[in-house]
Amino acid sequence: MGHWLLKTEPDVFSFDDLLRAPGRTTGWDGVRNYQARNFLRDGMKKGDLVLIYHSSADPPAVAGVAEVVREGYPDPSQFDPKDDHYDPQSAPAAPRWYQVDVKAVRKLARPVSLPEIRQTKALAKMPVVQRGQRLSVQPVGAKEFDLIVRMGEQ
DNA sequence: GCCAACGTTGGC
DNA sequence: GCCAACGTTGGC
Repeated sequence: MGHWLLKTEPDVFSFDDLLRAPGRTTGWDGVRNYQARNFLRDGMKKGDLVLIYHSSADPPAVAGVAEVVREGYPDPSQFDPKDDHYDPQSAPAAPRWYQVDVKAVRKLARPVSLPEIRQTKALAKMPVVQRGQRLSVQPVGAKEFDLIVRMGEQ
């Protein structure tokens, strides 16, 4: 089973928003980076577990756990001229951008903050703590995933 | 194909 | 608000 981290700005869409969404599920749309797109389209599998990470928050932190309930399919927002993520260069016959559906599993008892992750030796190699790392979809090691969840359940 | 300019991300 | 890091664009 795969493990991932998805970034979101909580002002735009938070883990609580995911909990309130119909079926506690949402399409993870709007990702416009090719490396992240490849993970969404090719890497993420049904049943994979996901850390939902709040970026541009104070402090930035992992807020909860979700799971992939639908594998990669074309992101509809790329075809909607009224959407902020509209991409006029993407043709429906050859979609450029993909999304998955994720469902909330549970909110952590407490958020696990970026400074805390940074201070934890076993987590220091995670992409999210690397300087200048902007990728909004990142693979996570199983041990790292479990440790963060354990920290968040204390 | 190179690379300067520009835009975006995201921590601080 | 600043700015480092990085990706994309476009002139040549």
